[in-house]
Amino acid sequence: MTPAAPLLGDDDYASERVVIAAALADRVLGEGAYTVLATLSGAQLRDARYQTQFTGVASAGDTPDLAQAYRVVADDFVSLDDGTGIVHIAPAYGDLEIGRRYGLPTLFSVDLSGTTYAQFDELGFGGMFFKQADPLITHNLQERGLLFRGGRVKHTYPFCWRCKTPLLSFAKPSWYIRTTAKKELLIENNQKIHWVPEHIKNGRFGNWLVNNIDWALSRERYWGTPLPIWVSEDGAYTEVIGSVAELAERVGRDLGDLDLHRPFVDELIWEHPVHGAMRRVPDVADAWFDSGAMPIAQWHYPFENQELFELAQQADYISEAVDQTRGWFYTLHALGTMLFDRPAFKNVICLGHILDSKGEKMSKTKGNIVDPWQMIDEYGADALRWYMFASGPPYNARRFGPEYISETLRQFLLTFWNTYAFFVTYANLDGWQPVGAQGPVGAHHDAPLPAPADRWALSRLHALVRDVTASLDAYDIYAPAKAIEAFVEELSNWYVRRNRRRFWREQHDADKAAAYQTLYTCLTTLARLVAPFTPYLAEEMYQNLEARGLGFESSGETQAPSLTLQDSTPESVHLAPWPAFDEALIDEALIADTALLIEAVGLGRAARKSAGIKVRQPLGELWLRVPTARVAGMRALEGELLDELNVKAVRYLDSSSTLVEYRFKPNLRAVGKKYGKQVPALTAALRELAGEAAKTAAQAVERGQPFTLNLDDVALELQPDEVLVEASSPEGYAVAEGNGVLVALDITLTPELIAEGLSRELVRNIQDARKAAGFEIADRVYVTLGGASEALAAVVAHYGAYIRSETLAESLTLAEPAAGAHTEALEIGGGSVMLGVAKIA
RNA sequence: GGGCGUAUAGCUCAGCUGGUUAGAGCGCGAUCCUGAUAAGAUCGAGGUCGGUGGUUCGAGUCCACCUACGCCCA
Repeated sequence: MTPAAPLLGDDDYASERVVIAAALADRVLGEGAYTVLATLSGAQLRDARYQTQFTGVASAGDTPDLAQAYRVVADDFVSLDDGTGIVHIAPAYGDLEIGRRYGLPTLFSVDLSGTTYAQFDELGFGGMFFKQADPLITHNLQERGLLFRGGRVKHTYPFCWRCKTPLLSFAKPSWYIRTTAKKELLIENNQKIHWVPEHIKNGRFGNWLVNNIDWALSRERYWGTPLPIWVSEDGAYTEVIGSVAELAERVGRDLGDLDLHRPFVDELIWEHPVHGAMRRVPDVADAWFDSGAMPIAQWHYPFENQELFELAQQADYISEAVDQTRGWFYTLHALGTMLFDRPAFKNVICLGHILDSKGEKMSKTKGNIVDPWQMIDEYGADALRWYMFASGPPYNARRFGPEYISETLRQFLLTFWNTYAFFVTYANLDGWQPVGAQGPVGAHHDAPLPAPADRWALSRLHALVRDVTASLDAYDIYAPAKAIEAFVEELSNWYVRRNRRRFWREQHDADKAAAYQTLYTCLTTLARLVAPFTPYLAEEMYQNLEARGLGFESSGETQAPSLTLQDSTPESVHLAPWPAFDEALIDEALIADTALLIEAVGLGRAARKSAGIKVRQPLGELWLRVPTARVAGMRALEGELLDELNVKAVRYLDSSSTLVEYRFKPNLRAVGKKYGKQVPALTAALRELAGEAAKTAAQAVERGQPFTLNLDDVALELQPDEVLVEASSPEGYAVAEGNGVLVALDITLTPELIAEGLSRELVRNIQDARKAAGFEIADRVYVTLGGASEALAAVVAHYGAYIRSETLAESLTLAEPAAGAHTEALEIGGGSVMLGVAKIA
């Protein structure tokens, strides 16, 4: 840029004169390679005029004040980070706003197709794509001696994402909706919306509203909703048409069969008495306007369905991906607020994006698209759906691919289905029918007083219904999915596994009935809970368990629905009421005790593993340490523990037992606030506690009494809930410890225990042989053992009844296999035997 | 350049108002269990909780700054 002469005065100076930011002079011109003629402030340069290199062209019909062009303006967007401190302004091509601020005319050199104007023909670059003109413009400047320096500068530039053509900002007139006039109301109404995740509300969306700009409504497209704006020939009169009837009145004829699209509406022209022909503006509406108008337009409101529309009011819930914050979410909100002074929706979940298996955005050109139909065909729609719900909060980005969907299928759906299949198999076998008002929780039934396991399952179930309901009410979809997964896992791998025998038993007693009723209640309730998540699975279970009557996979004629099908039974789970829960049935202590029991079982297995003793080998006793408050609960459940771990007796590690050492730790949660900086010293003092002092302290804690601890010569009275006491196990035991629980197994093997272990070993081998022989579950058999040692013979003599009942054996004899029997050679109890099983015809 | 978010095991993800040895699933190796199981149990290898600094008796968690990535804008 060469400033106009008057500013610097002396015209005789020989070299080039430039104006440049002082701070950038060295970088641009080179250190010492210039002489400073004058130093000017930015304010002094303001309004200085300069000779332009090229003269811009006014747009058709525009008569700009060219006197305002080609002068210096000052603004704070100019930085000293790079360049020269001088920035060229092109109001027509991206700098409209700043041009307006300083009253600069908007002049053009390139048309809408990106072609330079013919006015530049003489200069050698008229009529070409603007990017092709670049070198010719440089050349022209050089010829005229106006080029100071040529070169390439790397910077960001917009390109068409589809065809990669370089783009150009272009100032042109548009139609706007003055949303800024309703800005406060838009912000106010946003506060009434429940956003998931919450941060969108006052973050991305709230900020957008605070910085609201008018909605640029018009688009120059062939297709779209025509803007209902007619402008007179002289441009002085504008009319916005509100209905076809209004339009018909203007043109003076019936428009009953008018197609409300271009080009048909454009043909509707009428004469204004003063201003001439009224023609529609050529623009169509921003497609987002149609999306935002959906809640209104779907009812053809206000022309029809006024009652329905008022009834519907706001949507309870909408969902789309987060990129719609300024798209659909905004246009719905803007139209709802501007037209009806209310938000268009009450709740919204903003979804994260779905990525490919590697976490990359799916794209057709990259070819990393995962076809949802392939997933559905292979694993089912429910597996796909459950994955979507249970793989993370909906607003997180989510990876999607066959490995994830198949894992969902195996991990959750099949576990659930197998639990259901187990129930149906035995219910059919027993001809079991639900008692009284069957079905989900909330309906009391007349089942006998349930066993602890049943009470546990129902407690867990009711707590699950409570939690899932609360979460879903809060538009949280992920937490309930995980809660259901955890319940199904425990139902399958704890309840069913532990209680299988109750279903197998031959007697139809109250205990068996209770087990059936419990599992049935769990399954029918689960079917309702998962209905919104996995609609097909839920419906299949519901139909079979309730609506259609039991008859799982019965190939022949279906069983009579009999008791299960009641007149009041809804025909689909999706029409059935949501399950209710009964707080009175939730035994939180039992739930906590059972969790501890399951923990202890795991530790017991670990201890066995470390000692190398199979679960099949019975052991004499185990020592158990649980938090003091849980001891009573564990005593009630210890039968389960003994059975699971195959141990004869449990003893509790407490201060009554001898030879036990204690570890003391502060209960930080309780003690932290109270003792503050003393905590480290307190921790150390507790660690030092040993011998009689430790025993006394431990006994106090067990009785729920405080004890005294000296800390730096100050006696502290510690409350029982302020310390954690952990007893160590006696010597010579197999120990496992974790989460405050300790299990120590006495691994002494007596001859009796070994014999009993052998009987179990025999049972297992006979069962295997039955299976290998292809016998049915209910088949009765003869069992023979050939070549048994004396020890094994003694085992058979002592445990014969047990072995026979476990294996459905009519007889168990020490003899060589009968002809035709299935045989297997066994290595057992240190000797070899020939096992024979034969089916009783 | 701005706004908002995300970052924890090889992979996918939990981790409540700050608290005692950071968990689960998948995958890998090993052992066991199993007449409901495309299952289950236990053990093992695998973590400087993106980085730096701060607050605190104590930080994966709170604060500040930084880095990388994503979305929306300019």
